[in-house]
Amino acid sequence: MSTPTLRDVAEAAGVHAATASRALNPATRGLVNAKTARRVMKVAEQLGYRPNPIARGLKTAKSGTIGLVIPDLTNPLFPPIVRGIEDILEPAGYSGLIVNTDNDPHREQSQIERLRSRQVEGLIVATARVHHPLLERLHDEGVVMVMVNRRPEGVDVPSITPDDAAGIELAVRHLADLGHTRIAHVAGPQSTSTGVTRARAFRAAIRTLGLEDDPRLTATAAYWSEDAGADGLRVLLDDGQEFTAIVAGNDLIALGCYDVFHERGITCPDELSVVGFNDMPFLDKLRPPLTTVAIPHQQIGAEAARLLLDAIADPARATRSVSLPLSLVVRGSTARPG
Amino acid sequence: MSTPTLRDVAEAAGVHAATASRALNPATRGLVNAKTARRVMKVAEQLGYRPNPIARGLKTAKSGTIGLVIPDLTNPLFPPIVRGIEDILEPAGYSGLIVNTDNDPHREQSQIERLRSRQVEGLIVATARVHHPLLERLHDEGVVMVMVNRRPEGVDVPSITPDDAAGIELAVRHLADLGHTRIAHVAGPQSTSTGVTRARAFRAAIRTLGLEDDPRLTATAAYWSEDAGADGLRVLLDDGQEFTAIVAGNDLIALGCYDVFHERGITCPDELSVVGFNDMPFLDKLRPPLTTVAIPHQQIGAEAARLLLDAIADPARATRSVSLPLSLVVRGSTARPG
DNA sequence: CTGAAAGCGCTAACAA
DNA sequence: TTGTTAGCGCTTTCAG
Repeated sequence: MSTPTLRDVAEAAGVHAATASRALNPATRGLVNAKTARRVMKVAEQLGYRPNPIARGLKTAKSGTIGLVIPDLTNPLFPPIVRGIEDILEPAGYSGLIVNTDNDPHREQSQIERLRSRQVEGLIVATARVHHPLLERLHDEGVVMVMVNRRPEGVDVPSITPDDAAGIELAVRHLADLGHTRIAHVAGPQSTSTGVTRARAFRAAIRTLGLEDDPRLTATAAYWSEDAGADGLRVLLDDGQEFTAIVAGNDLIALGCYDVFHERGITCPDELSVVGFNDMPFLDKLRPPLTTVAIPHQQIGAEAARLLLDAIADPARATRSVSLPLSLVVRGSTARPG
Repeated sequence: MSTPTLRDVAEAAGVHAATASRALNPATRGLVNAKTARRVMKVAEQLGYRPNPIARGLKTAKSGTIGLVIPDLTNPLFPPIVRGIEDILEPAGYSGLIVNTDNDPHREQSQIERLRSRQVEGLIVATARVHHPLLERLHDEGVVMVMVNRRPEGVDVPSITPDDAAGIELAVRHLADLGHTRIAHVAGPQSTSTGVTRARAFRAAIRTLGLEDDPRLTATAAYWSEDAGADGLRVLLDDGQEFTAIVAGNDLIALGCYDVFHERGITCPDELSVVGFNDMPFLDKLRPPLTTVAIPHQQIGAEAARLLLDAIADPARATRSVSLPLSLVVRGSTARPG
């Protein structure tokens, strides 16, 4: 009474199971008499036959699944990435298995173990640690994978990253165009590659545009968080630095700046402009709405999925990495210097 | 050179594959000599044996996967729910397969089809449509499922819902305690069960607290969106109604109210207090930070997963539904009437 | 307590 | 073009 099997279809159509298999699989359908094929397909339809990918997988050693390793789905960064991935996997007949690592190496290891035992054909890894022995080991073991948001260090693995440097330049140029000349940077933690890249890009952009390249105009936040961002700005302010605009390492840090504005009675953008980075949801609801650099998260996910699918199809192919262009979303937190 | 199989372990341990199987499975380990079992387990460990759930699934007709049907992962409502689900599934040895339906019935049907062909053992459905013939059919076919966020209509399926009525009462009572007597409601669309439930609960709470129960103090938003919310409030205002506080149908609608405040120069909370519903991320970053009713999304997901696991374990068990308590998060958008 | 044998549903040689 | 055979990795009777 349960769901019909291939054999049921074959019997009902009066052919052998193997023939039915060939007729039902688009890839092998050519090997079979067109009329027979049609008949088999019709019978399958009538019986409501649904192929069992588990059985197929057992035979072909392909599970049709891939693993998505992320720190925490609850972080607004990841849902669009996951969505982008799924949108590509689905039409390709693949399904994604998500695991959350909470940035705990131990958990990450066991979760990846789980994925591998589930026979995933590849991994999309979006966790943040810079040095990553586990991934190196996996790569050595021949596990197909793609890295997201982070260029791997020392491992020869394809990666999809936003073009952070170009994004920072966009932000600085916008501020310069507005007339700002002394621009500060509240950088993200320098233990993260993103933090380093953006800080470096900031200085480069400042120089490119011929603005004042003063190292005292950069403060570093200890974490990618609002509190750390607020602390960073406070340091700059208490230091007596003069500046009329801030490029924040990311949106959370920018939010921290907002807190300081509030606490010290600074009006934004009249006295101080700020640009964030990421374009998290609901930034347009802030007062003032935050100008920020938007990362195409969904495309990043989609591109990662494409790369992985390619790598699965042809593991020998040279690893290729992609850096995606960013865009500036101008809202209310930036204006000409007052 | 690929991953070792059960047979490899058995050979290395000098036992039959069947014995190795029994030794490795905690449930059947008792059937085997403790010493043999230990030996097998040690060998398995050494070889880095990882059981292949696909093969097991083929035999036992259990895939160890369950399907999560949601409209769109990108909607901030869902990630915490998914996270809550995964947190329960994982220790139980299950994995979740997520599909996005975009609220398109056609897509939903094909996605569920996909899930079923992947042999999921059950479904957690979080899509919104009220009348849902597809789900009824599935239920009739014996597909085990649990509904999230919505009490099913006409189908005998377990569900997990937030206790909306209690949440609304929390909001109204808070406002009443602050001294408000004329409280308005910008309700959500009355085509959704949530919209109806909350609107009804609002009137009930007003009466319970002995406040002015004036039907003209309720406006309805056509959608769960900021624009619709703004329109709702404008209607109330243009109507010349007198009120000092608003209970919004959800946070987005409350955000729409903020827009109207801005556009008409109304100061919040001095002239008008607002309470939202949902506690979306970053509401604390608004000016003023929004007071709202928090839904325990993660617990809802967790509870749904538990219910589903129970139902899988014992399909005969009576369907039980759960309504989870909400809490009020008081922030800056509510104050005594000015 | 352990081994032998069969089979889950499907596909891939190989033969006819 | 179709059927036969075998087997993917595992579990589960059934004997021993």
